[in-house]
Amino acid sequence: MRQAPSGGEISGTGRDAEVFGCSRLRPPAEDLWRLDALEAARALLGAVLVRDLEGRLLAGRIVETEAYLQDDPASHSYRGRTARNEAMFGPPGHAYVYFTYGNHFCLNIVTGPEGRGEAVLVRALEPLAGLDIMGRLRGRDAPRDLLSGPGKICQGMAIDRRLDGHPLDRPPLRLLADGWDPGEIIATTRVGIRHGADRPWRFYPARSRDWVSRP
DNA sequence: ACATCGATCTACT
DNA sequence: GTAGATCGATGTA
Repeated sequence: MRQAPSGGEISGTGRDAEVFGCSRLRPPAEDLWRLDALEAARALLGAVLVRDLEGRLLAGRIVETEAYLQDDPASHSYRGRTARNEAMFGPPGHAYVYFTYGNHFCLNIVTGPEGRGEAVLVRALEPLAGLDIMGRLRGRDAPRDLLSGPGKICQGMAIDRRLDGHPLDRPPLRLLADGWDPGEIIATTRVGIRHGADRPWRFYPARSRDWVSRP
């Protein structure tokens, strides 16, 4: 039932140049992060995150997202600016990384106008390159279990609060695109929240069902 | 100061 | 399906 990796030809052992030279990966033609979080959450499906880690490249395709708005009781920004959510109010296109449940980090992409406090939570990636390293970081090797959850992504790609506020147009964590078509997009309610639980602001491509945190 | 609980994951029944 | 891990951000006193 496993799918073949969907597009992209990144080498797990490749140098930086190979990301651009041996694949169609490039910075997104449009600045996806300038969209409102609701639109960005859909537009980001199919984009690729590339992590430069000690001379190796890890890459994964975004296949599950959630939108968090400012006027949204589920959002960290709902009660205004704090030390933790500072990056959410910073420039779009930067990372917002936070620590939760005493165990896990979660990666967001800040969207919308600077100062608004919107972001898109990246909930699942389809692994594309560096699966061996991801397996080592995760302590398990099944490809579907490497990046299928927000905490798993951060563990499998070595993302922690040192990357909070990092601009995603440069190493060691970049957001790229290759024109992959997500096709039909499923919208469901968001996972693990109390307030605003009825809002259908979680998105994933129907074809990526095998790679998401939950179908 | 102290209590609560979370945008989760794993292991176990 | 349910519980336990584990800790820092946040709210209340």
